Amino acid sequence: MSERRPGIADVARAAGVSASTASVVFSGKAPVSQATRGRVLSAAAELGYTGPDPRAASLRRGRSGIVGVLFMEPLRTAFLDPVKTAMMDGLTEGVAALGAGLLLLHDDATGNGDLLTSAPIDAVVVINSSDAIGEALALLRARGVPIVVIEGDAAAGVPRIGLNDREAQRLAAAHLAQLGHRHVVVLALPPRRDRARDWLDADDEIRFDVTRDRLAGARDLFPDAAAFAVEENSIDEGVRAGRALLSSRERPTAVIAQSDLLAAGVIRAAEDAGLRVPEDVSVTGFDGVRVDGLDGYELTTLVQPAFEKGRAAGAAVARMLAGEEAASITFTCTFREGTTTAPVRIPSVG
Amino acid sequence: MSERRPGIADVARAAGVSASTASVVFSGKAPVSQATRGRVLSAAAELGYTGPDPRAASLRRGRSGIVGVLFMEPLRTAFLDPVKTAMMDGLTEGVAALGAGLLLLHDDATGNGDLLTSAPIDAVVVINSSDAIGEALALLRARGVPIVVIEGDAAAGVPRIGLNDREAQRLAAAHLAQLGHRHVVVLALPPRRDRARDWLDADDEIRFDVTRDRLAGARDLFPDAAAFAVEENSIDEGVRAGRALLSSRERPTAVIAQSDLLAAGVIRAAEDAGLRVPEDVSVTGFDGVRVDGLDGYELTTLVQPAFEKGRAAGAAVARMLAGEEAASITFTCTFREGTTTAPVRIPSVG
DNA sequence: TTGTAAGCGTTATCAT
DNA sequence: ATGATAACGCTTACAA
Repeated sequence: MSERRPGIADVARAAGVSASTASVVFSGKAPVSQATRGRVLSAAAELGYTGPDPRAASLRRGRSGIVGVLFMEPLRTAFLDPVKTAMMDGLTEGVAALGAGLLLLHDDATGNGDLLTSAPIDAVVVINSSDAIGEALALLRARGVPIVVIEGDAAAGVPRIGLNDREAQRLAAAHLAQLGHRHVVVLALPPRRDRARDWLDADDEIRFDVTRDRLAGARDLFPDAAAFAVEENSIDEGVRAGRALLSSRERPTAVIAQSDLLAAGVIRAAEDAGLRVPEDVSVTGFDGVRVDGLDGYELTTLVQPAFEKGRAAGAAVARMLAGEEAASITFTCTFREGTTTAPVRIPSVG
Repeated sequence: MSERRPGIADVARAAGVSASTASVVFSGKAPVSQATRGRVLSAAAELGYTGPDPRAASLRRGRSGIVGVLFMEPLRTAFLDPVKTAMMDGLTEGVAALGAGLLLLHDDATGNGDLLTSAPIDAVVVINSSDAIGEALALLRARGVPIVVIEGDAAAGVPRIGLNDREAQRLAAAHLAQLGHRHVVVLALPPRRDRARDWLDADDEIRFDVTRDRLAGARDLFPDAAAFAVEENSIDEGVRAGRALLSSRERPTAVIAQSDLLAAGVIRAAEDAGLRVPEDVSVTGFDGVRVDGLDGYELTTLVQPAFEKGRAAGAAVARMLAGEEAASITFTCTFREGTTTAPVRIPSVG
């Protein structure tokens, strides 16, 4: 008695039409008379047919309607970052235009090499790639899967959605310079995976280009600025780093943080150390996201169009799927002056 | 010249074997001699064949290897919550055992009704469902898609992964009672969607069962405790609510927050108001997650196995896919005393 | 250990 | 507007 689920052929038969006609009723790809349409639909309802099996449709169409999102880190840390979640929202919207959904992939341990090969994905968006991605990228290209990269080293021919990080960061640096700051320290994002929290040496290899470019932008104004790199983009890391930065005897008058989360951490650390922001120390961030828990301050920062970046990636995917060329895009950040920067205080003459 | 991509049949032909043998070489579902195996593999390499087309395999097997995760809110707010991201990590691991990946779905505006019907998903995990999900659930059941619910109103016959919220919250309340607290206020999660931040009336409808159960647990000890509900689970909401709670003339001696994020916000608000935690006001949280930016306090809270919950949901999906019955599971929270609760201060006798 | 054969459930094309 | 036909690319009994 275990009936197998009805297929479109069953529906067609019950409605007295051909399978192709029934198919068209569901896809809407061709005109159908009201009469037949009605008969097909009620036959479907009768049989409990809920529409074409997506698996079969995928095969026939050569499209699954699924776009992979490949992260270089565990989801937990990726989603800790408001920029990434905003991007995900944008990406969701971008691929929704395609009628597609997002499949989570991460280049990290168990079973994911598998998914990369075995998941029915039409395209992949890579988030914040680094060299570590080489293998995965090669796999995907061999499969002929279109790839778009957001913030990272795109291989040749891979469209990249990025920011004018260097120029943007330079704006914040210029702002501080104009306020009279001379002793500035950069609080940097991780330079590469698995690198311990520490000062950045001149010969430290910086593999993440966001880190590299923002640092370059800061040093365009402050060539000698020291840089301290965290292990992870979070408020707590900012607090820890902030403690280190602010307790040194040669305390900087300003901190250029490479993210708003880090900036929030620095501010917290400053408060804890009895320093006032911006009176005793100025702090700039980067991203322009709402930082949960930074109530009371308006961060001086660079506002990046995170949502737009995601949506643009979705659009690029759509173009590639349509067989067109998708160009790389560089978005522009806008400088926003907040309440966390102020003119440097002239040391009172002893 | 536009060659179509090679299929397994091409590989088989080139290797001088049958398609089924070639198939088995890739799936490993049956023994193959080293010799043929080698020939097939090199033929594949030769032709640039990267393995079976997942779309075709899906159809044939009747499985896509994709599990949908259905959120009731935009990703941005869902992922703001560390509990949800930990759960996602667990879920990822849980379905990885199945060789499956996670497809993001949200019951929210554009095109998602579509995905629910048109995405090739083998099962769906619903996060924090409320009644709003009714329609989506019905759709999925009609399609015959197995469903598992995490924290929410499961329809009859749908396995649910949940917590002993009421009993757990009661522990924290008892802890406060034992410390001598009598005037306690509950800081509650949203009672339903789109409900403004405000005090909870007796006749307020509470649709999210987490909110309802934790409130019940608190009132088991403090039947008359007032409750203030936020709009969203975040530190900032906690700060805002905290300001309201702590500035009232009849200031409570303790606040039972229904999440760690809210608790963190209350603590922040207390600090801002010049109150010390726990000396002037005790605060308890719920979740036991690391709260970014709450450096310095160890929250008294209920630790919930968020990761485990996700993994259990994955396991339940696996069972259902294997045709077995999957039972509902209730996880247990453990009470953890931190530094944010202390004996109530006896008002000095005037 | 390998091969044969029969689909899996659709949809695109072309003809009517 | 509708129907007949032929794939889409693979997997899995079953037979040899």
